[in-house]
Amino acid sequence: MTRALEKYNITVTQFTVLYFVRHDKGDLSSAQLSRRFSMTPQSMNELIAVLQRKKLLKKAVDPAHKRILRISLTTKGTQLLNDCNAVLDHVEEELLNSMTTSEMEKFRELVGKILASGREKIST
Amino acid sequence: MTRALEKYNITVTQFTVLYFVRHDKGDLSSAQLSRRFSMTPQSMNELIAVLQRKKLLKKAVDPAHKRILRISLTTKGTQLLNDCNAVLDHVEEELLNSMTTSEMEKFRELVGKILASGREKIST
DNA sequence: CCTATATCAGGGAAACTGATATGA
DNA sequence: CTCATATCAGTTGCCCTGATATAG
Repeated sequence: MTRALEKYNITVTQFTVLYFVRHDKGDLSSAQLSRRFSMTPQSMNELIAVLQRKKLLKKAVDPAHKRILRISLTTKGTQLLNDCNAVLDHVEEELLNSMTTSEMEKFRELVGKILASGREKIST
Repeated sequence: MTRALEKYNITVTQFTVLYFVRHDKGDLSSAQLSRRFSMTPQSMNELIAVLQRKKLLKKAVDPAHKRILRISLTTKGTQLLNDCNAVLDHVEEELLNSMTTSEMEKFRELVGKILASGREKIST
């Protein structure tokens, strides 16, 4: 992923933030995002600042709460995210194309089990 | 892993270096290690320096080549690595104990396929 | 007053590039 | 001379803690 995204001058972490922002349709604040990422609000704010400097994200004051800044993708950000997704789909396909469909299903199921164990037991 | 190793004041990267050093029985130089880790020699040297400051690794001039410094574990390093391995075995067991033995076999097989695809296609 | 949000300041761990010195 | 090794110096990206200001 790092290498695939290199040509777009974007890091994996930055890509993931863009992905989350689009998924939640511009309704997220920096503080909300930091919780989704299990990260301090300061760290997330820094990430957002970088993406803002790159003109990929913008902030808008919440009409109902002057303290909250809702984050959304700019046109440039939307375009870049589309491009990155296309490239990453290709990478994923290359990595997974040695598996049959049923193997992929089984794989996702097993990864799901590991994640569930992780959430249960490591959460502290 | 990060959290499990925290109490030993060691990072995941540092643990992995110790693990590699033991595996290769003290025959590795910093330059060799950097290639194993697909990392620049400078970065590896920095890592090694940290572990040396912690008295976990030591360097010894290669008798046949004065420029090469062979790296090995100190007694303290060996002890710490044993402790870390025990803790991590426990973590792994917790993460995997929701799978049956045959599921684990299948999982390792599928991960192997993905890694093989990665080596083939992403290597550039 | 308390809580959530945002942000300034500073720091640590892990990678990088560039420049050098030296032994084989 | 060339190559591999080691290392000094500086930088970047990504996370952290601590301290503040402000809106509800």
